[in-house]
Amino acid sequence: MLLTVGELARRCGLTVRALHHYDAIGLLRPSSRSAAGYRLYGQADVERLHRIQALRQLGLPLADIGAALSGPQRPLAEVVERQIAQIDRQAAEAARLRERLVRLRAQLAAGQSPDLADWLDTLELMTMYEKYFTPEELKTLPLHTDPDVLPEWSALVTAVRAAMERGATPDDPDAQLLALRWMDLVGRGTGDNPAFLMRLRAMNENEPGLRERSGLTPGLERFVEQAMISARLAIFARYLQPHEMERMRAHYGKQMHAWPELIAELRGALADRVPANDPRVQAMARRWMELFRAYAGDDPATHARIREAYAKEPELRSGSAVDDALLGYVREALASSGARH
Amino acid sequence: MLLTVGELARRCGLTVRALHHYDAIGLLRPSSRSAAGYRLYGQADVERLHRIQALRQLGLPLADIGAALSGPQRPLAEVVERQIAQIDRQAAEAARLRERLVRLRAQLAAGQSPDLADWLDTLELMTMYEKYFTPEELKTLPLHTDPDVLPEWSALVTAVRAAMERGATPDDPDAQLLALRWMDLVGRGTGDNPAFLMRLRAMNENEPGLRERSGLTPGLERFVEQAMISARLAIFARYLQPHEMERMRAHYGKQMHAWPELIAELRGALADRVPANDPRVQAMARRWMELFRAYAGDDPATHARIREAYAKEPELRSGSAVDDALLGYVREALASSGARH
DNA sequence: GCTAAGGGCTCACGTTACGTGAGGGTCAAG
DNA sequence: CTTGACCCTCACGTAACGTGAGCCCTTAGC
Repeated sequence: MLLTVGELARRCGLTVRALHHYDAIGLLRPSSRSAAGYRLYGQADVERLHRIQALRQLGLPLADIGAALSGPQRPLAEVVERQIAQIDRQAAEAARLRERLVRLRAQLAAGQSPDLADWLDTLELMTMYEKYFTPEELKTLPLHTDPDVLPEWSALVTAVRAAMERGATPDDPDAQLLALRWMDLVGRGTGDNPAFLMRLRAMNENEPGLRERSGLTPGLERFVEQAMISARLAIFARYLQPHEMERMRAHYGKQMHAWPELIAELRGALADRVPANDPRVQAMARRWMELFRAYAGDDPATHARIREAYAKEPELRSGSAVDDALLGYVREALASSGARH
Repeated sequence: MLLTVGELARRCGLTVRALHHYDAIGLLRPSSRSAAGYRLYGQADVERLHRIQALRQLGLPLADIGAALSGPQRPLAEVVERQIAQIDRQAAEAARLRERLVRLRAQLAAGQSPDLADWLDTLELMTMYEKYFTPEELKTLPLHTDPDVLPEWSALVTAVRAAMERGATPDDPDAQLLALRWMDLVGRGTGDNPAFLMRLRAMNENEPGLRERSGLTPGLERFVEQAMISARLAIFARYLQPHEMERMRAHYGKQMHAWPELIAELRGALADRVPANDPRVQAMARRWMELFRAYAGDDPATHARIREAYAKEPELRSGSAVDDALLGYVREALASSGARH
């Protein structure tokens, strides 16, 4: 059973214009059109709309919703679960605000004038009730697709800080464990979307105040980064030979900040169904090989061993937003451009 | 104790930019500035901000909030009371949505696929939870300052329709009672703001579909209007002489649709602190006298009797948004223009 | 078959409520 | 005196649609 745009709008309490807009920005495209060109929405579309609305009600901008929905999808059951948690949390905020208002009412009824702090406290609670995430939370972390990640994130930051304070080095095993957990959390928190990762970095560079409040100080970030490199090199060491490991140690972390942007671009092209033989995609794939060769060298045998490590050790890719589809895309682009790989 | 804009923003969870914006549009002006030009907000400002936020959370646009707050103010206790009612209503919506989501979750957990209607129902409940008023409610009636008015309004429309169906005429006492209640409700619903009344009329003229759904058919509106005229003439009859009543009967209702616009303009000028001797205000005042004389004639004795009736019978002014301050303003403008009154 | 009403299409300008950045002044602590 | 945080005004830009125009499509009733 397919719905026209007006029917869907009516049924959901949205407007036709909003649905047009979602189509125009690629957020929710109807799965088919009638012979007359009418948009026709089916069950899968409605399910996707449910995801969209759930994220919208968290306060996420549409562009971010699109980004979040471009990665691997969580089961709908999880989406629904999180909505229930959201409602429960908002019920708690509502109870607090209500209590506050009842108190205010009592004061006013008794002919007392509430003081400034009373009004300000009330206003604050009103704002908290209105928005699921504070502007700060929305900005501190683009980790909105899973609100459960926030407390986990804080706990991890605390754990990393504690490790630093007791003098741990990035090579310590527990530091490495923390780093792996960090990457896993980043992956989960960003829906495996590198655009969010880039934004996190930009935010950290530009806003010292927010940086301090989130706990993501440059020192902590560097520490985690080094620990992550160290952890991954330890994994590679199980696959590579000593002279190969020497090169890895020298080069592995050198251009790691260039990867997220490239990955984001490639994922965009893949999502836009740009053919792998498109010159732009080919250029990106070549750039990919440059970055790869910067730490892997040119020996095909080394490449094969590294690939084996990547295939067998999920932790090497955790948080990097590189999946098999993307790898296939890069391979196809390279094959069509005649580049060696 | 005065707050700077940043302090207020932080305390309330708003942004400095929003407060700048509210200042710029005249919605919330700081009661003072420091010598350096810093905005300084005091208790009265914060109380006003509370009113603004309460209305904002009903979904009212800022322009409408400004209009609503330009009239006589309801006690803060009533504002708070209505907020409590809002929270309670939203709690009911939350419970419905939660129940729906729990059911959906159970289906998904059991490996069943919810059907299209399930998803659509859920999406509808999500929208209802998100917004206090539906777009239709917001548009049907600009009676947002008191959500309790909506059900009362519906009941009144029903009562008027019933009276019409049993053949009542506008001169029947019960029809007149309904009309007086109508005007009272319009006054309360619009915060005694004629701009809303004008919008109600425009909406009724332009949107037949909405008209039908709201029950405000042209026939019903005419009936109420005639009943209101009849009710008011009955009140005037207690103060005027027979020949004066003859004139009133002939002319009283003739230009009654011109009054709301004039009143709105005068109230705007008064709110903007335009001096009463300003030529524009004087022109408005003269227009006021024209309209007045159209039903009252030129006899000062008649005028005095009509004024006495207005002073003693609140029902003659109910819903008209004319208060003592406005009358004083008009009088002052007339005095400064040397016009007879 | 025709007509009318309701619904659809695309296009494009406009609105609302700020967000963001620029350039410069103010305030308080070290 | 310097520095960092905060304030000012100005002004362009943004996100998420709202609104209207001109035209096509669908369906029910005559």
